[in-house]
Amino acid sequence: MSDLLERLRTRGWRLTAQRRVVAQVLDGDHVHFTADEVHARAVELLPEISRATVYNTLGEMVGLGEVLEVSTDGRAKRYDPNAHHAHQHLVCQSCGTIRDVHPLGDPLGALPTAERFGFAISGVEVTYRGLCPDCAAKA
Amino acid sequence: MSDLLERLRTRGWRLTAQRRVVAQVLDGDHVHFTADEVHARAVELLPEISRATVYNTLGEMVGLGEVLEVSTDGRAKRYDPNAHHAHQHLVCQSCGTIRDVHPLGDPLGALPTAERFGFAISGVEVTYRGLCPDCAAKA
DNA sequence: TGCGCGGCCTGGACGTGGTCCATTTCACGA
DNA sequence: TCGTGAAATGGACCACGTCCAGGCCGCGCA
Repeated sequence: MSDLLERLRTRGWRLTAQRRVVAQVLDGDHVHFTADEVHARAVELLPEISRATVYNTLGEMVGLGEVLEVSTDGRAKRYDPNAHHAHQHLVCQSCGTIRDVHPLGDPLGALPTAERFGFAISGVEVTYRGLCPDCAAKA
Repeated sequence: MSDLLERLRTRGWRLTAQRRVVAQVLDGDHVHFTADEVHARAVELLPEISRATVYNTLGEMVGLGEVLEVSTDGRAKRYDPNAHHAHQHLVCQSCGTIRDVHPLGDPLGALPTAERFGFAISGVEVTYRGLCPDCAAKA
């Protein structure tokens, strides 16, 4: 799991207990926690960590490109540590579950030059919405 | 502009001054106001309209499929009256400007069955991000 | 046209997610 | 081990959105 911490340290990041804990919470695949969920889990490992620190740390990780920020529902932002493999998200409209998915083709290429209006395009996000099998069964 | 109001009335919507004003504010192409922007403009036409009413009315229009809700920045949701022509959004990362764009192909079709994990997929949103010509020139 | 009723509007309290800031703490190079 | 400046704290504050009790009023009906 220390890949993330290792990369950050070589970029001059000061290694504090708090940052270690946040990185540890974000460890793993298919993790899409909100900031408050990260905080709640961090508190179990380091009871005195403050909410502001979690927000700061997440913000820095995003700035360094090590974590992706996704806002799939207009409510709390979620943090996705899987920043080094291009992927998109599939969200259940009922329970909010998020899955990483890999569509075919390059969505960036689908936008013709005439439709770019002179913008320098740097990225694209695709969010599929639907009902997960569990919620579909309940409905 | 009364297309929207007309459609709503034939669905049993009660026509009040407040609803008329909200519909009027949303009239036009390439409009992507936040709820507070809608409220600010509505107040100019009907000074005593309340914020709660604007939120309620926008929510109802979204529920009826006449207006799209888009949250491109994790901050305030924006309301897009162009709900009857499929389109995606191009957002300037610096100033927040939004343009409607029309990519080639069907983004839904790009997701293989094996990547759908049993979800009943009902829609897809694509957001392109970049710098608009004005902000690129300033940078 | 006038009446009545049920849906609509109001305004203010409340909730959640997020930011800010003065002060204290502490990681790390010398 | 020490000094320094970056990082952490925690509590106030802000933005966006929701809720609710009470009053208002659009619209169908006579």
